[in-house]
Amino acid sequence: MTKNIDFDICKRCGIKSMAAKMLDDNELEQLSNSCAEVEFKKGDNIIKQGALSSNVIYVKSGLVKFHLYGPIKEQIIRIDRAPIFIGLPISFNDKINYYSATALEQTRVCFIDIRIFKHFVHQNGDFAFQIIVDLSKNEHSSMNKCINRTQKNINGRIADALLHFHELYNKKEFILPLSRQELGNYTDTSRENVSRILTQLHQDKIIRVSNKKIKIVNEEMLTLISKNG
Amino acid sequence: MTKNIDFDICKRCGIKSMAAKMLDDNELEQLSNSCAEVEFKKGDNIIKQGALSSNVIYVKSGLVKFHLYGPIKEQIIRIDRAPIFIGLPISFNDKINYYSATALEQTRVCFIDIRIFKHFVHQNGDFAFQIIVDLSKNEHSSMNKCINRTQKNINGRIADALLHFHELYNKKEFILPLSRQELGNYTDTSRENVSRILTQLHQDKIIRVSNKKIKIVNEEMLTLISKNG
DNA sequence: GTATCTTTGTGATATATATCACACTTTTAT
DNA sequence: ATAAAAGTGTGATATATATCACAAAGATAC
Repeated sequence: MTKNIDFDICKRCGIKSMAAKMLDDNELEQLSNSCAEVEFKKGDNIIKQGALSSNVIYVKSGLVKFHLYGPIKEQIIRIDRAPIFIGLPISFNDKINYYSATALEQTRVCFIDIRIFKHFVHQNGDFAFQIIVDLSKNEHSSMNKCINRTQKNINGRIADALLHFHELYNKKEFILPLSRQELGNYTDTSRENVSRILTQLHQDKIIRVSNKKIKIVNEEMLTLISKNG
Repeated sequence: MTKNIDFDICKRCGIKSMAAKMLDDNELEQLSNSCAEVEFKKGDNIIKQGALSSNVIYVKSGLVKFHLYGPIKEQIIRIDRAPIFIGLPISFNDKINYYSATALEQTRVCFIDIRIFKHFVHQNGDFAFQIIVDLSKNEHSSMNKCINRTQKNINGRIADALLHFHELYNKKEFILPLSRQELGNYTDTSRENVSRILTQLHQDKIIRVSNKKIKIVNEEMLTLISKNG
């Protein structure tokens, strides 16, 4: 991870965040100077729970899993696709990462020095506004996820997860980027139950499962299960 | 709810939010002009899930419960004391409240026109920064709450709740501001189980329960239960 | 290509929690 | 003060989910 030497790199960046779009040429040049682009392979750790954080991370491409050790066990809290920020709330409140982020496929990110980021927030209200919008969106979706986790039964939670992957890949057929155990950590159940429910859904011809390959056959039914368990 | 006619009211306000402290005299005057102070009694609805939101609400004093109808049932997501904002993430992302807020005791709030609030965010980076800090703090604590909810067993969750009230009141003895049913909605269990566990804790001399009056007798033990269930 | 390690599927069983039923107590309304 | 309503406690039972056990299948290493 080396700093950019090209001061125009951020200005020319085609996948700017909404926030970065609010920066003027001078600010973009400053950003280029405090930002480093890094490539992660599938399985690579991007940030690690417990480590000191000195960067905000902007994910330009790829798929990322957010996870942490809870009071009892490992939990996957979120899986999302670029473009997203990693660690915004950490940077503005904590010094230490309270979750990890791991690449689930080839992923390209920019590490942005937290100081320049905070500087922009203070300096440029429009930039700050976009950050606020981003944090607000996340708050809403995390709350929904949390309530679904606590109120729905396993069938509903697994249906939710499958529909989420459907969205992420924008395809009815995809390779599950998680093991059964991890899918359990994501849906708050055991790997055994994940297996059982996937085979059940397969037998009911709602999905087609073959190892990690999954095809959604009856989306309406899956949506129904997501709602009613 | 009438608008303030005294343009200095916000300037003189002794319990300004961190964000409001970043406003200059001119901005505080604008704020006074777009802000109305309202008093709520115990049980009063402050904002209602599903309603259109056109204000950010700053709670100057009192205790507020945040709750919503999930996919299956009513859920209390958070109970907190002034000074707090209500509806920040709603204002910056949604038009419609995705949760309700209800006063659990006499509560004084300021309704702030969302337009002036957004104006300040764009205009004043320091103000925006404080809002970001606030949202970030909430993100962290919501995530913790969510993970505790999904990973801890009922005993742990109820111990957590009792310790939270201990903090809110800053006293070992307090009047529970919720019914058993509501405490169940807060800890994701049934009113019957809440009853059972409270009597168990009472019998074990960890707490003393008499109707809604609760005294924490053995805080160490309660903390242990919160950790280990 | 064979051996070893990891992941997965599935039945049997254990456990935690939800639900049901009903008596009892407290609060509210008149 | 009395009646009605709402809230609460507790045993019995049902249910969902976790855990255990083990075989089969896939992946990885040498």
